[in-house]
Amino acid sequence: MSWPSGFWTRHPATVAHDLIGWEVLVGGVGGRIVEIEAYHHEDPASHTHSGPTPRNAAMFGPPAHAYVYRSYGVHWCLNFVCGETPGSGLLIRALEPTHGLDLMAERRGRAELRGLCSGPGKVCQALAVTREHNAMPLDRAPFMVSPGKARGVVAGPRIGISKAVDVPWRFGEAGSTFVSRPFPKAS
DNA sequence: AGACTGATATTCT
DNA sequence: GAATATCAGTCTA
Repeated sequence: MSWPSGFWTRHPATVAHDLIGWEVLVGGVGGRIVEIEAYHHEDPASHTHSGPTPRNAAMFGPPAHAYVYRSYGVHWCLNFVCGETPGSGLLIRALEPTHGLDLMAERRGRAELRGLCSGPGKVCQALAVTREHNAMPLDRAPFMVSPGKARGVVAGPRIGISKAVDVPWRFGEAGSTFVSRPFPKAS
């Protein structure tokens, strides 16, 4: 597998936009990216805004690696490290399930496709992503990240934050029914 | 459908 | 002690 040269070393919002429609597999299980959020080092809403900590250390490591953290003490959330400078990354918020549907349904405890990966915590539960995956490279097993195509890309404000709420760095595939929440209607 | 609540790691004040 | 890049359950209507 190979990525376009310099793909990950650009502004996180640009990378997030381009990743919509790509395929993400962990241990052969996963689907197409239909929703992503970008977090920049100098963005007040980012975990990295106040510098490195034990938790966010992976975000200051090399691009094209994973950053996995515990959310609300309960869920895992999967991020891709990217950017021109250290400390930026992308939160994988939703997938359209394509591979390992039975396994995902079993891990999630429910079978409806629409609810399998429609949220960052759900994605990690369905793909069995945990702390063990933190700081792992995305170009080697168990990860597989391969280019794909989106029908169209829409953007909107990010979800669940209280700072920089108007920065439109949430990206999704136009018309997808697998997103965690609908995007603001265009026009 | 919408509002509220519990779970509870990590960071910041 | 308070807030948080969340989710599922349960209640009210």
